[in-house]
Amino acid sequence: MFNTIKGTQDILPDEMVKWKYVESVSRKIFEKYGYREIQTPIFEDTGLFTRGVGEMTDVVSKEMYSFKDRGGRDITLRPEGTASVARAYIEDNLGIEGKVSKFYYVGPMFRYERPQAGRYRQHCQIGCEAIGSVNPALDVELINILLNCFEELGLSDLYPQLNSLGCLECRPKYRDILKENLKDKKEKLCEDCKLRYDRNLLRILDCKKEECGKIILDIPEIFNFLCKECLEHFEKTKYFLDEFKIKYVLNKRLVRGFDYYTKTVFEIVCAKLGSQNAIAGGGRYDNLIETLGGHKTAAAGFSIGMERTILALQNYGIKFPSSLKSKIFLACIGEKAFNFGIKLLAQIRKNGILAEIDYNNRSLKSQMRTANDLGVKYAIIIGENELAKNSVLVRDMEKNQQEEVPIGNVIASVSEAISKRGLI
RNA sequence: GUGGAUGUAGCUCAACUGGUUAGAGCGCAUGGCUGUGGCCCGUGAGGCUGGGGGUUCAAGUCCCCUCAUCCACCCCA
Repeated sequence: MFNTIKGTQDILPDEMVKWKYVESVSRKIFEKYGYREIQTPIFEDTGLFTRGVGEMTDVVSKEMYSFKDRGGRDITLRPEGTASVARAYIEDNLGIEGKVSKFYYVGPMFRYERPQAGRYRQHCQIGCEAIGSVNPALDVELINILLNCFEELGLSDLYPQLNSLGCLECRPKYRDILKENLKDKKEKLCEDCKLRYDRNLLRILDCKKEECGKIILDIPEIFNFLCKECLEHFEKTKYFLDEFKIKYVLNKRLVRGFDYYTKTVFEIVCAKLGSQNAIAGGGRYDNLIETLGGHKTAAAGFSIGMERTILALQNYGIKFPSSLKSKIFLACIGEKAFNFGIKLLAQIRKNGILAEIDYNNRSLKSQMRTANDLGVKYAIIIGENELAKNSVLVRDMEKNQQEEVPIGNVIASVSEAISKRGLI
């Protein structure tokens, strides 16, 4: 017996219906905003991520699925989508001077983490990237798309958390100040934060431990140290959000785990999800393209977690549209009848009607039970008697009535009945 | 990676302090007179009790290891 690898899962047909729903709603909205789909490979040169996402980040330093292929190349299963899109943007020359290029992607990401509800080693992300402008309106457009998606899916009371991380100019300065401030308090920090002090200083702001929370309270906020450009960008972002009447929450502790983020970062959390509660996140990355070898190009993007979104929808009790159901079931009695029925079935399907048949020569009673379970509107019953008379029985399952219909008229009468009831 | 909980039929769960062929509900299959669904009733299939080792006359039950899931941390979607 084989099983799925830890942290991976089969998406069974019932579950797949939900995926398709979330995917199609998102796609529709992304395209409305002018984003076009791009598909990049699932594995890339490891360097793309160490360079793009940042060597010191947790994701890169301890969560990547990396290996050497048979040609000795260093390969990594992508842990996130932005770096690949940026790579494609540069490699395929997708930028047009003075214009914003908009892309969206759907696909699996891989991270070697300890699995938990809402956290898997292979999970699906669906995200947007807008490359080619520093305009804060773009940051707000992305947030707006997210909210549109969730609203359309039925999650209307979600709001984004917002922060600014500054740029390569002002963030290092703030980091120095932070470091200076924490220097003599370092020993009082929790074990994790002691490590973060050297590795990933800003994350200390995000620590949930009480002991650290107290210390963080006295530390100057990043807002006071943003450079003129970043501050202006931040103010304008908030201005646009207000103009769009988008409710948001400032979260000065919001620090994202990838190094490429600059200025705006945002995240949408769902209160009904436990600790893995971020269903979408993103921000601006004005230096990534340049870092990866392109021209300096400002950009921003976000990503939605498919599994978490579906969990959220379920926890809110939101109904998913049901998949298409068969309208007709062919119940055949005996081999002769089946041989005829299978041909009739093909014709019915050719006429665009979903239909099913029993393949196992079961009793009529069993077949009728199946017809009932499938919830079909009509059952067509075919037996020796009917064949002898060149007719079949068409049974209306809801009305509990059946009538004999000449074989030649079956398709017409059935499709008429079905279209009359608006069932196609 | 750290800490904790759990693991019995397809699903949800039961089996007193270790003690016969491990049960129930739902679901599934089938039958209730010759060829008719839903309700009801009968019957049946389906478990090496996650896996491996140990203690014992005897292990679903106790011990160890392992795997998986869940929860929190960490991190993120």
